[in-house]
Amino acid sequence: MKNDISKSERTKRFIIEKTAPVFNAKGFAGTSMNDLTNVTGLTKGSIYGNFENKDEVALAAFDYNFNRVTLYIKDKMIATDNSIERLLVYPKVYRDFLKIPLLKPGCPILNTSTEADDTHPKLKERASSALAFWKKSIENQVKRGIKHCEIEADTKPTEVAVIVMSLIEGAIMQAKVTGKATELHIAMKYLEKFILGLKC
Amino acid sequence: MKNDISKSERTKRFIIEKTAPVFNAKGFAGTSMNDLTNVTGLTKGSIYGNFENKDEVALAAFDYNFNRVTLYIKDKMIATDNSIERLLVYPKVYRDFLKIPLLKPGCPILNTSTEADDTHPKLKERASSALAFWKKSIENQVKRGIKHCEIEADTKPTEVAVIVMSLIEGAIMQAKVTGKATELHIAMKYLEKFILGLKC
DNA sequence: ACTCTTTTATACCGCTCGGTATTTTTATCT
DNA sequence: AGATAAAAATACCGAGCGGTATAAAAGAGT
Repeated sequence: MKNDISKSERTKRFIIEKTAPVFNAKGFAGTSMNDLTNVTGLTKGSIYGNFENKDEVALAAFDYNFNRVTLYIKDKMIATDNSIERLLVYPKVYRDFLKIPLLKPGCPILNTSTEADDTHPKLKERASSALAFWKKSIENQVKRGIKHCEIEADTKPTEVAVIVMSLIEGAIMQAKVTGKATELHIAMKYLEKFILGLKC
Repeated sequence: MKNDISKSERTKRFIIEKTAPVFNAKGFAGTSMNDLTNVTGLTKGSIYGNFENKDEVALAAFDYNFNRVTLYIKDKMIATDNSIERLLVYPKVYRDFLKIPLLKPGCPILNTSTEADDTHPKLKERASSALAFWKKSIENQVKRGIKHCEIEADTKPTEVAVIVMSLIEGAIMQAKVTGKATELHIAMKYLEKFILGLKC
């Protein structure tokens, strides 16, 4: 082999990278194979040579989209050791949601789950897992904060997670449909206050 | 005329009533003309005789869906005169979201906006208007509460509206994708506390 | 450089899509 | 009840859908 990574593996990644934003913006039903060939510059034969069908591309694209957002957040989180500070990354990032190119087409979980819940079981399952992962990660952050005496001991991790996620997702929806950041700013300011209220 | 209402008007309404749940569940791109003929029992010719195209049916269906939810809430609200009590209708209703047949396919605004924001300008506009209407209605309820000395005077109506809506929509998304009501209960319990905290 | 395998492009498949022209049926008015 | 207007059913259209068999091109191993 020339590289450690095979040609097919490279093309596969290339296809995912290029098509992921399209799936996130247009949804599964709204994205056609033609869209995929257009955005990649490849032919249908090439795509079907690397993926079994449209489903497989969509699932891989979702994983990619979710992973990108997760890494983006994680990267900002590990910059500090304080749990409150870490949780504050959420309002800080999502405040400027509309300005961050990566996030512009919207939250992958929100987009995918609202489309797939009644139509596409596999995608729904992915969205569900992603949501569970996110929830767990917030819960762990809270638990960590309690252990480090940064967060009040009687705080319920699950409750915090659900409230944080609800505020973020609900605000994103409003921002996307109005096209304005006002609602996002209001909700994220409140979220900030909420998180600061968890302090010991 | 036999009735005050013409045949075409009756069929139009019939088509809307029957197709509205399908559009809400499957989305615009996910719903085909075939779905519409199946669910109505009518033929394509009949539907196109009453609507210019699929767009027109979808727009009418959205209006119908949104109106149903609005009326459902409004009906419960006017039962009391107290503004706090009225706002508390939201957590009370959406707590059992998954159990209410009318709401089962999800919130029309949430479903429509996440699909249409990057694909269907007309539907996006409807969702946007619906959201603005809802927001205004919450704001007015808060203003009313302030005037009646039921809500603290320094409360910001817009902030309350955005937070209430975010919590509801975010929680619905989670409930729909997990299939469980746990998250909904947590978020709605918190919303209840939030609303009670507005009291004088 | 030659061979063999993998990957990409071409050409095509059956099917369903949204939409329409035309005929048949049904309301509506006198 | 009969004439006329309106609405619904039928049959069809071109286009685009997801998907595939096969040929051409490019990679990889010797």
